[in-house]
Amino acid sequence: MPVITRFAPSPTGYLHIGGARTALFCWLFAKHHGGQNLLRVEDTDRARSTPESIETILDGLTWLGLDWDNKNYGDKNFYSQYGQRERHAEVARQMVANGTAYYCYATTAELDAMRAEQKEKGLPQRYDGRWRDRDVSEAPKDAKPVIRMKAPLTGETTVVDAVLGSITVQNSQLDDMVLLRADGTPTYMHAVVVDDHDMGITHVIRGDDHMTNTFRQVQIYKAMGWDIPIFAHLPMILGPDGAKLSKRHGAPAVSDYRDRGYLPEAIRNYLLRLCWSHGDDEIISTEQAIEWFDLDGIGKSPARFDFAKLGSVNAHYLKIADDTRLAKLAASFIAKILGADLTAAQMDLFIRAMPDVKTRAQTLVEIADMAAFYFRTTPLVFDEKAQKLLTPEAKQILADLAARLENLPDFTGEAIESTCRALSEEKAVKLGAIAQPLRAALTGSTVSPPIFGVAALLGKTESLNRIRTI
RNA sequence: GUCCCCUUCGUCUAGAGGCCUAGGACAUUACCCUUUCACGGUAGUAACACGGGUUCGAAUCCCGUAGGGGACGCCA
Repeated sequence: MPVITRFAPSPTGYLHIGGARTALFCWLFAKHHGGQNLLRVEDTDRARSTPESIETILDGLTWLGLDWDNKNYGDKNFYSQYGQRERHAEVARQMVANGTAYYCYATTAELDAMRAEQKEKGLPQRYDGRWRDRDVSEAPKDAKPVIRMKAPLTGETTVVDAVLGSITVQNSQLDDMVLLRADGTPTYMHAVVVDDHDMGITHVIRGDDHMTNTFRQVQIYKAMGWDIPIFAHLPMILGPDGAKLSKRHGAPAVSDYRDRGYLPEAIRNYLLRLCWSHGDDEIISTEQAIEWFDLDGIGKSPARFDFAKLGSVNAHYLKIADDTRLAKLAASFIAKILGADLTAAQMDLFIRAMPDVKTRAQTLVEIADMAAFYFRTTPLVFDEKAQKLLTPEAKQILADLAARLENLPDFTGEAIESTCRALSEEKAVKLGAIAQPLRAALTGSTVSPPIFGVAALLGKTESLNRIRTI
């Protein structure tokens, strides 16, 4: 049987990084088995679902390179849960007909009072089944009922989870949950089961905050006589402090990572290694991940998000990334710094500078910060350390240097270096006494890529211009 | 409150009863390389939550304790 997974976000906000991890695992698992990965938007909560949110989530998935195989649902390119509401209602009515569900006329106020009382008495908060065995003839007039599951009162329900193992709960712990709301729309609990069944999902891979819901969902499968899929519940991703990852930690949304200059392949690699492992392997290409990924490698305990490690993973992917691609990606960050877009000539310079720039950076933002000096105009703004370096003596040396560079026939890094070395010997000073002031003059900073290469890239005219306008 | 799950260096993890003097990666410290900063290289610090069992032998199996997380909606 072919593997079919699904990623099922609710469009009530952005794509959470934890959701992205779930999406990645679903995608990898499907790819590994040559199956399909479907996207289902859980938009049954009409009050909170928004089209903007759907856009954001789709954008996030696309940016991460996680595609889905169901792109033809009428006017939509994903499966909309709300669009299936008639089907959900139909199944709920079937369950009433076969005796595994019933109408409940209890009002919200009534239920609130019931829970308050249970809480006060220290009892478990559960629906007490007050309409479970009452006849419909007792129903109040004009009241719109909900449909509730008629859950077994005795015995136990066992879920065999591919990650957590076999877990059993007493049925007495589970109450009669609502399947269909008074307005005829399905609850999440009901809709997931119907949709997973209808879509032929073989493996339900999701966050383990859904673990305890699974018992109730299994009861619906059983009530309808449907095959139960394989469940795999992923441990949560926590913030650096061990609390649930949220806005408070700074970067909960996938878009935050794009904005901070991380590469999608780095995010994929980092997320993959959170709660999943393949021996000692750390740097794992997506191709390799597809080959290796399986449910066996998933760990059981929650993982904390570590920005330092993400940075190092990103630095690795920066190093092996194509320079033109990086320049294009970093260009928007540079434009923000400069207040203007790069010209074609500047873009060309940026690409040639990239090999020396990218090994010094962990993110595209750092690349942009570090490379901005290439594109600035004189007079440069010197930072504090650079100013300190540019003493009268240093300026004199630079003047001498400028005179010699003027006459260089080939303005290459090697030629510039030889010139500097020759000058350092003549003046009996260390190479640093020349190179550092030169760096300050050309970049405005004491930190930069190798300075002779920088000078060569800047070209003779611009280099001399910068030296002479200090 | 009730139920469910989890627990190896600071962090992510390897570990399937003897291969463990507990390995790798990030972070951190020192040194090397070096025109700066990085990269790279070498070395170091650092963990089996606790208490009982089972066993010739436990990080690994069992029980308990503690700590953490999750679920208990006409939210998803």
